[in-house]
Amino acid sequence: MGTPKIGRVTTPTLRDVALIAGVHPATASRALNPLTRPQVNAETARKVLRAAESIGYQPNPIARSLKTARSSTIGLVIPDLTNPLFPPIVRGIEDVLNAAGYNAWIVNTDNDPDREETQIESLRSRQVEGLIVATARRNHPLLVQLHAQGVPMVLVNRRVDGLDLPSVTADDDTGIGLAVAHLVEQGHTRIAHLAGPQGTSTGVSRARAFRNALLDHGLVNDAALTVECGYWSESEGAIALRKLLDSGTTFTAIVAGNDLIALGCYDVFAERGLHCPDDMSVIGFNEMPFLDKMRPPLSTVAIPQYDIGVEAARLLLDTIEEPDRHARSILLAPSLVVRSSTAPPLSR
Amino acid sequence: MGTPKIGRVTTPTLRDVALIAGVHPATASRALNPLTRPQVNAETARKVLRAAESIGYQPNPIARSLKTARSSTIGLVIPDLTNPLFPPIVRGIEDVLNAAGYNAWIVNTDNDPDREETQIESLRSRQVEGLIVATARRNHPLLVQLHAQGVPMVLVNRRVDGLDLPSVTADDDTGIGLAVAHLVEQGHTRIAHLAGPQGTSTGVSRARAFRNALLDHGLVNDAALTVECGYWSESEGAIALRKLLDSGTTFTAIVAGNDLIALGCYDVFAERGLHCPDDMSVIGFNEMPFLDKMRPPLSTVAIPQYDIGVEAARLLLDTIEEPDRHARSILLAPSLVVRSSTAPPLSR
DNA sequence: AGACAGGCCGCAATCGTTTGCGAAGTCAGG
DNA sequence: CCTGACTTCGCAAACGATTGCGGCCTGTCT
Repeated sequence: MGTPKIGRVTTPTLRDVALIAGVHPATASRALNPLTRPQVNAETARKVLRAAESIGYQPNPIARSLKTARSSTIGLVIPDLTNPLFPPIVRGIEDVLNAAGYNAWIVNTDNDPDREETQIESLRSRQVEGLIVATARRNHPLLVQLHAQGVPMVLVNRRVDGLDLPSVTADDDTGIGLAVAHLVEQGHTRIAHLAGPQGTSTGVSRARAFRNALLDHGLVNDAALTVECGYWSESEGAIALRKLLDSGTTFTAIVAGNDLIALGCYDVFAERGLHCPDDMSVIGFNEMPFLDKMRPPLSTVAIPQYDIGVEAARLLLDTIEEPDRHARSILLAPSLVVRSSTAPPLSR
Repeated sequence: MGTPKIGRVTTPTLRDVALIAGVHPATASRALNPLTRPQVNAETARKVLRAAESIGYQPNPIARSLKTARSSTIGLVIPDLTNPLFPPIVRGIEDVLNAAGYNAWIVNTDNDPDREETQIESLRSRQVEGLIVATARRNHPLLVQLHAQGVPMVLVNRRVDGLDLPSVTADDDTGIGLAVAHLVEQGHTRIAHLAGPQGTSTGVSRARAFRNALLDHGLVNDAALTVECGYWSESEGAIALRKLLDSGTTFTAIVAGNDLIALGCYDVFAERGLHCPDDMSVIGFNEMPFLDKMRPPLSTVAIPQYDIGVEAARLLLDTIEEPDRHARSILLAPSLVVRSSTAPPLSR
């Protein structure tokens, strides 16, 4: 009896339990499920439970999924696990999901839309009950299509234009505001922005926040002082900064779209013999690990990464339970972390 | 016809394909599977393929798994995704697995044996066909039990005592040898080792390699100069170094069990007003990301992380195909990366 | 005593696919 | 024309769980 699992061993099935308890498998099923347990006599339920216990019965999630078209699994779509921003978010997601009896299937897309599509297709065919997506671009046909099909879904760190999807993101406005305020407080007046890709909502919202913050402090918004990075990476940050430096505009501080972009600046500083923070201040965004040990330790705006994960998971669970509930989006408050990459500009 | 997936939409099933092609589902199944396709007439096969194409049929992996007791999925057991060592390994694993038509289920154990057990149980009930395990301790009853049950399994970065399991690890002997040789070359004679936990094979093999390397260079092996860290982390590295410093033994260089432990030393340097590398050299192991931007940039021994992943995945696929093949283990060659955390000791 | 309600539980279908078995049909050889 | 060997395909039984439906039994009311 029982069925082979991987390896050479056999696992007990519901039939085995029923046989031992002397009942029909249907009854065993009902006894085992707390929601249907009232339908069976307390005494027989006990017998079934005991039988299940005695042979270490574990329900087969595959058979269950096939029958119920549910899977207690959600899909987690990450652009790149290598980016240290994501692991803590994943951790937050898993913690609340596990507590609710769900599991997460993590997939990497490598920022490749094709790969993303096949990965998501594969998730769906495995009956995932919802998606947490960290790869959203502002214009994202695949996601709007999925949404139109009623796939429960929440976005993290990103939004999609014109689509009312639940999302949880850091509050870029106040985050960038904090960064800019910090720099002007130190006396900087010509501040550059190395913006994230404008194809991502986060890239534009931080860029917009940057412009607004400048205005708030009565600084002119010189368009030449913000340049867009092709991607949220060190190398693209370096490229953008080189471009900016080569353009001849002067500035004494940089607000980077995120920490990786800021770290890319470090490479350029080394190339060009610039000293940070004396010649140039730079501040990042996200508070990824190890920034305190950088040369120099990078000032940044910290976001509650773990909490982003837990909020996202909660939102998704809500959405699964009440599919027609109006989309809520959550903004999490960032905070400033001042280290040594920012300092007053050298008085000439 | 068809069956609801997540959301409000319906996916075509094999029956739909069969209906359109005018054949029995069994025939459709055979036509779709390249291995059984020869059993059906070429012409009907074509019809079936065309029908499947026309409605975008995708086989339901759940139903398939239920029937075949296979899943084209393997489980990936990671102690902590937050450790930057793992993402590149994961990437390597996924790349070869995907190419072979497999998917990977990643689970985090948080270094918690209980959590590990339930996670692995959950993987097995989902019919994973094999396990890649990065959490192995030298004494690991769960793994020996799984192995006894014939679960295909390969270890990465770790081994289990007395168990002949396929594994892929860095060559700790030559890696540590490289590190020690480098320090000796710079004139260090009293070198300390902040060893990884001796409950992990990697911890002991690096510690042993350290002792051997000392002897190779004619240095005395002062047992007081190696202290064990409770875990492979920054904080444990810091604790160990404090202990060592407080013990009063003198030394001018540290070989850390891995990069995180080495970075933990940085914190202690700051506390105690030690300057690295002038007062103290330190070298890590693993070449995790961003080391070049640390203060000071950390010398380390680099291991081919991505390749570790691909070798592990290949080994597992081999094991799945030929379960009784003798276990092979792969040692990957490390290389020295000299940066600025190592320098000749200050002549008094 | 008969009727009816309700509690418990078994029957059997179902989810979508795979696969052993055997039924047709075709063809060639004797 | 019969036999045997092949193709080609359909039938139906799985895989393990869930669930609508209905049957039996007990107990209560009239």
